[in-house]
Amino acid sequence: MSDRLDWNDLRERRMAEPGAAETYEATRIAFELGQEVRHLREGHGWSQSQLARAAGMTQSAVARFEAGGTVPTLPVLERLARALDRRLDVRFASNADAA
Amino acid sequence: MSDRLDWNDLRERRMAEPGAAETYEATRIAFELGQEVRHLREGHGWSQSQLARAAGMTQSAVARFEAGGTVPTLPVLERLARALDRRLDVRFASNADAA
DNA sequence: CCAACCCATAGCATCGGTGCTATGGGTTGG
DNA sequence: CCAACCCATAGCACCGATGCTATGGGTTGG
Repeated sequence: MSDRLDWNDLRERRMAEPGAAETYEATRIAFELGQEVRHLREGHGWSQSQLARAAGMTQSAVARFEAGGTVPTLPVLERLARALDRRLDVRFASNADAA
Repeated sequence: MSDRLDWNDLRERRMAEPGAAETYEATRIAFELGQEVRHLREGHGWSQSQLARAAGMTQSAVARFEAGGTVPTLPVLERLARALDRRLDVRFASNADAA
């Protein structure tokens, strides 16, 4: 049942470490990106293996990422975006901007 | 005068490696983020040392990042965003969206 | 001329993400 | 019942980003 772990699990896990108050946000972003990739992938009707091949990675890497197991790097995000026919968008938004 | 190195320098450097066609984009993003941080920092009237302290890193790390010397990780971007009173925004945008 | 900043860069240790292989449990379809 | 998928996870090697200290050159102000 530790299948789809949810956000609170990850939060507890990461917040236990020292100086994690900032990494916390990065972990949240990673988690959300994982969710989004899963949705996009399923929208394409692809398996993790198929996405992995399209993005130049392995099924295990896709699974790890979708589960929020790691905070992904920009190159990986870029490759996933390409495979899913998206554009990776990273920017410093004004704090007033809507989510 | 290898002071402010420009984008073409970095491009040549990175594209020389194999399988760099995707990492290329990530490098471009890193470069642009570096520029933006520099602008934001200067907008605040801060030195690299001041920003470094606010973001929990060292002056050398800030310099390296602003120069595009590395592709930054999400935790680092998050800390910089906070220090600069911004919100880090990462998403998979539709390819049709404007830049 | 010297002190105090600015920034760029080098060298090194460490940490963590990625790539890889292999496994295991679940489900479906023959 | 078995084959062929699905996905999650572990263990490992490797690479690269980060953190750190220490420079060095440039500029400014005394």
